[in-house]
Amino acid sequence: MSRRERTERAILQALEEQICETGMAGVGVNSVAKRADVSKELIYRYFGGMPGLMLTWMQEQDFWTKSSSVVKSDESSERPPADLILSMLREQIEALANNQPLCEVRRWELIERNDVSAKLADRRESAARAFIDRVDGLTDDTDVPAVVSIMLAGVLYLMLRAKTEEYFLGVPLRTPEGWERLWNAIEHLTASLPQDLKTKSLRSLEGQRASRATTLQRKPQKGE
Amino acid sequence: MSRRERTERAILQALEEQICETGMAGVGVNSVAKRADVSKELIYRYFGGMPGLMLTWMQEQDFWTKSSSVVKSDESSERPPADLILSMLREQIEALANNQPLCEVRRWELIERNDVSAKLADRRESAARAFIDRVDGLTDDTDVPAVVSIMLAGVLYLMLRAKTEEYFLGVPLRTPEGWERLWNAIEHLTASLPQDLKTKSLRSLEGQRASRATTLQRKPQKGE
DNA sequence: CGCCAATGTGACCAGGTGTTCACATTGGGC
DNA sequence: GCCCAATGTGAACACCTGGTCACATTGGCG
Repeated sequence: MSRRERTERAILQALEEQICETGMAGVGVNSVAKRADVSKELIYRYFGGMPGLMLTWMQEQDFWTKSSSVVKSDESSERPPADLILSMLREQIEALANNQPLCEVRRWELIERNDVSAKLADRRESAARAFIDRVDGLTDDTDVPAVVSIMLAGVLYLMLRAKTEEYFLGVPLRTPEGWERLWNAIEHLTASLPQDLKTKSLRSLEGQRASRATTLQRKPQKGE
Repeated sequence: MSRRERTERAILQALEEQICETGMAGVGVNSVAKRADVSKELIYRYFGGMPGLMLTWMQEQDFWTKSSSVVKSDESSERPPADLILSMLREQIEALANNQPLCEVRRWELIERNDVSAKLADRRESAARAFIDRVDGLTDDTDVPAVVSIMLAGVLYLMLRAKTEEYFLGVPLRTPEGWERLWNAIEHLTASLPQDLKTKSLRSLEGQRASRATTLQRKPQKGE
């Protein structure tokens, strides 16, 4: 391993440590360089600055694709869609629970919008769509993407929330018991999804998305 | 209105504008004072610094209690629990949609943990628990807090996510059509909740929370 | 009027940030 | 050995931050 390669690795690891300890708000050329025990000039010379460093770091991570058995497995069409969705949700929970920098990045994506976060979100969104489209094609006239969105967004929020708050509606977010209750709730909710593999009915394809008259209007706000 | 009162209001409004435009990350004595066209010294003299300013501002806002018809109405026990939950969820969605500073504060609570955010979160959590306890008492052996947690957390995440990303699982987060789909999904999911007012069965009280053997273990991580 | 507290201003400070510079040290090929 | 590029360092830069200070202006009350 060359000398340069060694210091590059030191910088990348320092970045990851910094993200874990202080969140994305605390990362910068100064903090990372000091943690790596290296001159910050090298961050500019080797990575072209913080954005470049972030890019190469997240490229090494390769979150959402790493060890995702559900998303890329092609024997998926054999299993009932509710099963696939449950597996996907469980994978998401465990991926977040075992990867703290991933949690920090996803918190960061809720606030910052720039080239780096956009690239991250785009890759994730396209991967998620590939999954949901395949599952959606298998089921009947329920709006699977919307239903799964609620549940997936729910587990995401609760995982991210666990860092700053201990309870949500009285459910503990930092104990195995609390997550056991939440997981049971998810299974309870997915019970309403179709268990067998029907084909989409004709009326569902044309009318499902606008079937109800309820309207949620988003008022314009200052600063938008 | 006294002179001091006028400048205090100017500072408070400047704070709110700043929160809307830059999010909580962009607020500070300098930016707020400059926006209010006032010397920052006055922020220290009148509010005791940024924390004090934040406190009095959020006290004036009084988010979660303002116009919450579901949470405090006592005719609630007349309606089926699923109905109450749906109303509560809809109130949450509309409260966030029409109040951008509230959105920014809730994003901030996901990242920052300090006296101010703690006070905010505590008041919200206690109000939410009062609601969920009343509803929970009305239903049978389903774990209502956990189920509602998933759905409420889901709409929260999707509302907060709309700022930085346009789609989630292909569902548009910035159009009335997208939120119509999501709302229909919520109604679909709540269909599994009890529609009538049963009393808790005996076995549910003792065994519901640990009935399943599934375990979600949270591995320890560096930095925790 | 005249006084004094209330109100407001600008400057100042120490510390932190990102960025670039000139310079020292190292190490591999001739 | 020697030389030059690669590697690494520390200082300097301009800018911004929160916090405090001394000073100017205002306004109400005796």
